[in-house]
Amino acid sequence: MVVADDIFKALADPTRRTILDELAEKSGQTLFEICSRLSMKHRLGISRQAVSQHLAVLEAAGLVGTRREGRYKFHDLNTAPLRQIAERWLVSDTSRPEESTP
Amino acid sequence: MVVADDIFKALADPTRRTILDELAEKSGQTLFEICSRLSMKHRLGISRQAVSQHLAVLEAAGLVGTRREGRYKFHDLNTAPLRQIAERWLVSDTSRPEESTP
DNA sequence: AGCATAGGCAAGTATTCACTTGCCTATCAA
DNA sequence: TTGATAGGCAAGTGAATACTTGCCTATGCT
Repeated sequence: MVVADDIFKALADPTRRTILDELAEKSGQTLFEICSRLSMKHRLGISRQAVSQHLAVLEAAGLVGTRREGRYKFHDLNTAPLRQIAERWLVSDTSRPEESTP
Repeated sequence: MVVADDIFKALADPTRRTILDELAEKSGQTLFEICSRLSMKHRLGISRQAVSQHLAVLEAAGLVGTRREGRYKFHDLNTAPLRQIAERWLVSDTSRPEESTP
């Protein structure tokens, strides 16, 4: 089962957050597509296996969903887990900025 | 300067998240008060120094503010940094649950 | 002054974790 | 069937980090 700890741990790494950024920009990317984007756009010298392991962590946290088609495996961002985590401390907070004070 | 990396790294540890929970429940706690709460309520066998180091990480991330009064140092939760981080991937997301579709 | 309380500093340890290296499987095209 | 592409598995390495231990400073009470 996916718990909050998996989500926070997954978000702790900057490379994984960049991967989420890329998937937010373009969903359904393959491992190799993500690799080349990290290399080209973000100048990240990182091996394919490293990216694969990052994707496994993100998938275990429920932040990324995958679907197989032939020899391709497509990755999609799943923002559902993100909605809960920040609200954990925001709900009981009274110093929140007002929407519009009439 | 406090960057997103500091915030995510700070949130990655379960003990630090518990500390934030405690500060959300009762603000202005001292180091010793937090220590005893972690020990009593959460059964966390952890040293005072460990808690002190966790508080330093949270303070560096801007998630906790402190104020000195005599020999006491009070700690307060600051939720401001939390508002930005989750929205990083939520803003460009169209699968968000609708408020009310007219 | 003397002692207890609240907290800080710094070095050492042990675990976690990101990344690499090497090899293996599966799908598709020629 | 051979080769190329897309991906997976697993052991090993090095760095980051959570935690401890020991000692030190500052404030307040009696």
